Amino acid sequence: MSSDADLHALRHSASHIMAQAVRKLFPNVKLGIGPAIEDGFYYDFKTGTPFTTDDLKKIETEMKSIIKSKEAFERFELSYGEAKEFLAKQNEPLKLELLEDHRDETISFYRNGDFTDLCAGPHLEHTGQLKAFKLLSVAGAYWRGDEKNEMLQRIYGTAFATKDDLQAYLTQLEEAEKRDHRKLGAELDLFSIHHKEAGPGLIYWHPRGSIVRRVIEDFWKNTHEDHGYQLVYTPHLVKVDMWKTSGHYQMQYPMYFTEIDGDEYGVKPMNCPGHIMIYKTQTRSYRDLPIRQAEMGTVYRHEKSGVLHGMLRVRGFTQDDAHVFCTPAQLLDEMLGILGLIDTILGTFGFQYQAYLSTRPEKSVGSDENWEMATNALREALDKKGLPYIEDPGEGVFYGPKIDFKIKDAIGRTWQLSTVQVDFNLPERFDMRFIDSDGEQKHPVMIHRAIFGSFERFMGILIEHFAGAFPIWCAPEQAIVIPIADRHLDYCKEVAKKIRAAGLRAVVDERNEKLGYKIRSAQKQKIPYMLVAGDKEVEEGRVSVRTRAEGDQGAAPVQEVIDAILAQVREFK
RNA sequence: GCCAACGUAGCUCAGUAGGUUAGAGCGUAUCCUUGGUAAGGAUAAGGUCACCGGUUCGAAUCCGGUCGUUGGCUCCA
Repeated sequence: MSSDADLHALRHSASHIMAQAVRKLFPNVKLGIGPAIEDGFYYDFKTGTPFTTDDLKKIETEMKSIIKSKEAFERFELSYGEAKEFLAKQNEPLKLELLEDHRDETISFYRNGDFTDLCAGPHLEHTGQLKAFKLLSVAGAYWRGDEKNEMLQRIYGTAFATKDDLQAYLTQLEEAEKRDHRKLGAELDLFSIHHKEAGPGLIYWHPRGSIVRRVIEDFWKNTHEDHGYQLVYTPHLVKVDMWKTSGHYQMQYPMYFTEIDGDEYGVKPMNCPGHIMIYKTQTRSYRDLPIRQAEMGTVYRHEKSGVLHGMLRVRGFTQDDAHVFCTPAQLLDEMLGILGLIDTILGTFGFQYQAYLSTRPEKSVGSDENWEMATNALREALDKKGLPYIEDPGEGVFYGPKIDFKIKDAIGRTWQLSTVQVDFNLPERFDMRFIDSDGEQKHPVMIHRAIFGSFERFMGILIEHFAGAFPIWCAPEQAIVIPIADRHLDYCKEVAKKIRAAGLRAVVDERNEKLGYKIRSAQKQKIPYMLVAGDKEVEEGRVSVRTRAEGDQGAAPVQEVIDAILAQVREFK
């Protein structure tokens, strides 16, 4: 029954009812727009004094009384002229502005009780059908989404068909809050940000977070070398001449600049020009191609202060970047290779993903033939891999088509992660060449690609996805050895030493506390294996095994436990 | 960058009609305790109440500014 369309109508009606309530409580507000959105609805208002949280409660109460009176939603139509007159009379300047986009159309309105709004619909039959809603937050929003326009006050709310659905949604919000990587990052001692002393948007990786990162980096490097990539390093500081050649300087890319010996330098916001420098050190033959260069390149971008968010949106971050330089004829094979690599790496973390193909935008560089050739190669690669994809027409970058990948995390949120972009622009700007089999000099095709996007962002996503309980293979500590009393400490140290000798990560809880306390503490740290040793275990050369997920598993010989953990690590469990 | 809310110990939070030495829990340190699967006990240390300025006899509390955080908007090659 409650299809997407029904839910949409429900929420849209909720936004009308909210606007009606706001109108009643604050007669001077002017109406902006009020659509249904993915998780609810909002309405924008022009008002002299911003709304407060207390106002939300009052508005909710008012809404409930409108719902109680079961006002019917009635549709009626006016000509453009009549509509204009009507809205002028209502004194709704913003609505009048919207009307201008519909000059040659019949204009539809919806009326319920004393409230009438310019609206395409559809709506509920009457206000009494809104059973479950909640107002969530107040925010500023530019009129018509343009930062040059004035800022309106937006109220967000959500509505569902049933109270249970609403409650489930609110519970999910709470669950997301519990998993917040900023909270878990501090609790699990993974990273910190020192906004005041060291600057916002810059991440400090603690020892425990660094282990996770290092293990993933090693995996990433090995996998790339297996796939024919060469690892490189390039400088962070580059003279602006290079950013002028790349075009970033002219387009005022948000970079950091400094002056050295009278020359202007920029901190790199991306790695591609560096890789191009390496390419250009030799005359390349078609026989040398494809060249695949990979770098975990740390870049800095001057992001606006308001967009910074934990590890997910920062000013300094490390891209798992790579560039492939190839001939047009090699493009398909290279794309196939990249799609396979993405599948391997994302699959290791257990992520399902969805591909999106973005085609040529209105403003673009490059010839028609190139765009067609590249777009076809991307399509063909996706088809050959049997990868279903959604096409985003016109959403490509100005320099070439791209494929993006979005993953779904443990609580159903989607994150844009990997991206693969064909580039016709930079090879020309940097005059990159190779000598083809016909003896002619040609520009290679360049592919930019990142799988995690950035380590910082990926780490943030991983923390939230796993709720801090990292898979055994990349967990900061794989095992903690817990003595029951002080006299078992030496034995526990021996056990930890053996585990480490096997290439695993283990620590000993040496604190003078009871077993229950240490278990609780290890459990909170989400350590996969807790190995307990008392008199019995010492005597038998065993440890009692407790896993963070399954609890007490009983005693086992130390070597057996080590083998079991090793087996899981090998399988990236 | 824009709109709004917020900023008290390492963490989570009390504390305002402006009035001596600003509180609690967790965590930390020391001592007692040597305990068998999610918190044993005692004592102690720890705060320029974000910062700067103003109002006042007196400011954590009121006002202004700055910085930062949060939720949005814009942006996100």
